[in-house]
Amino acid sequence: MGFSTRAAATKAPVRKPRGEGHTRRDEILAAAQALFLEQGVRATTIRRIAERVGVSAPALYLYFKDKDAILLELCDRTFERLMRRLEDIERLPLPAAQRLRRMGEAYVRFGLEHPDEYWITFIEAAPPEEVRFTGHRSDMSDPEQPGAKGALTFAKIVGVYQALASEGVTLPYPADTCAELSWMACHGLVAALITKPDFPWSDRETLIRGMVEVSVRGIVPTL
Amino acid sequence: MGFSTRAAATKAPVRKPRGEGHTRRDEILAAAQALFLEQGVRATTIRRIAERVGVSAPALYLYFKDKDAILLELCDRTFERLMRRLEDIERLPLPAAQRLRRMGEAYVRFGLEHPDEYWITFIEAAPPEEVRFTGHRSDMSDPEQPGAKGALTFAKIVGVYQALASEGVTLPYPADTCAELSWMACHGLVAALITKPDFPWSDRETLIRGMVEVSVRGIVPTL
DNA sequence: ACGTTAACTTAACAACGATAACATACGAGT
DNA sequence: ACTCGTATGTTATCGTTGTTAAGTTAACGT
Repeated sequence: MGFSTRAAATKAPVRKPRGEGHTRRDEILAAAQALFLEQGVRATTIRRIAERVGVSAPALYLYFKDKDAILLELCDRTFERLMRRLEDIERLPLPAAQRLRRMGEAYVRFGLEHPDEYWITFIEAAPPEEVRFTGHRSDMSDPEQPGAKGALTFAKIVGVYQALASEGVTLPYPADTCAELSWMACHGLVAALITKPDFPWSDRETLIRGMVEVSVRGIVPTL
Repeated sequence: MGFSTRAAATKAPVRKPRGEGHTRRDEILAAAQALFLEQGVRATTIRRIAERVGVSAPALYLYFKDKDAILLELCDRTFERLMRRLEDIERLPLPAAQRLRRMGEAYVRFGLEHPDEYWITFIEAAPPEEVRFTGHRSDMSDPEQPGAKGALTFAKIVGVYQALASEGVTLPYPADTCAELSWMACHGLVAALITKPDFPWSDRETLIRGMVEVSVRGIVPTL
């Protein structure tokens, strides 16, 4: 590994080379995500992320404001993926009842596939004393605000219940109340399996299919 | 509050006096709980708990192995109060279907009345790699093991479903699976209302009664 | 060749959880 | 009444954390 310093252009770098293309920021996110999955969010330190990237710890602060910003960016990316999944189902030419089931199942599976991001987004979404005071008026429509995408996703479920109603099905509650109940039930399943992964729950597949049925027929028994 | 005990007690106590009665340990728990509520679990440090108690930080280690042990004890106490409520309902001479509804409602109301403790117990209760390894042998019956009370509480709901089955009702899943689904749905409601109290949810009473119905008829439609 | 800037470094800070070593007060035994 | 062990503290300290400050190197435009 010669230090030719010049000319050859392909030298072994004493220091990790400058962000080649756009990779450095993504490298950090990838390393962080991997460590979150391996050791859990709480046990993952800035230094260990940096170590895996092959860079010093303060270097991360060139790309992210603080540790939570890394988490937040990860969960925002994951959140968009969830929304895309729901939109895929939204586009399918299915009766509303089937769309409801597919969406519920997709939601639960998504949460279980990305437990850390789910935790951050839907449970630990307590950006402490930040969102709590910035959002005193509910402008849920700003797509740049973290958490706004949650409302958008939620709107998709409301939409299905509205479609259901427009198909002639009588709902026992307003469409948004139905959506809240549906979502809360599925959220309960995901939250439980995530926060107590070692509890001897019943078979996962049974629970998923069971909860989807509960969250649909429990609200509209005729479906 | 005289702790004269001896002679003149001449000097002002440089050190906080000995635990009067049995209070010291409870003082710590009370201070910890208060701080968990005020500033969140993550932001609450051992030092601040000690400061509020009026004692040095290492003193806490005389009563608790580490920070998580304090959290765990608080969880267990909350579990016990909830369990007593469920046992009260268990003793009522009601048809099982009614007991199921009463228990679901009691559970949700308990969570909403004590959001702080519910959060600590059922949500922020980090599985501090203790339950993670104690449970490989399935003796969930040891009442001294931390985390075991959760299983005991859960068993009460299973019991109602078993009673239901013994009344001749056909369950679509084993009794414990039914109980899990029921509990998860109710848990989803409580968790959502607690973690996002400012979200414009539908009317609380409607959601409570709605979710109780969902969690009962969603599983056994004939009830 | 020079200066500017981006990308990264080492050094350091304050605060944290936790441990070790030392100090006091109380109760029992003699 | 004196002593001594133990429960209950304390102060001092360690290693680690998130984060900031200040210095260093490399690349690029001129």
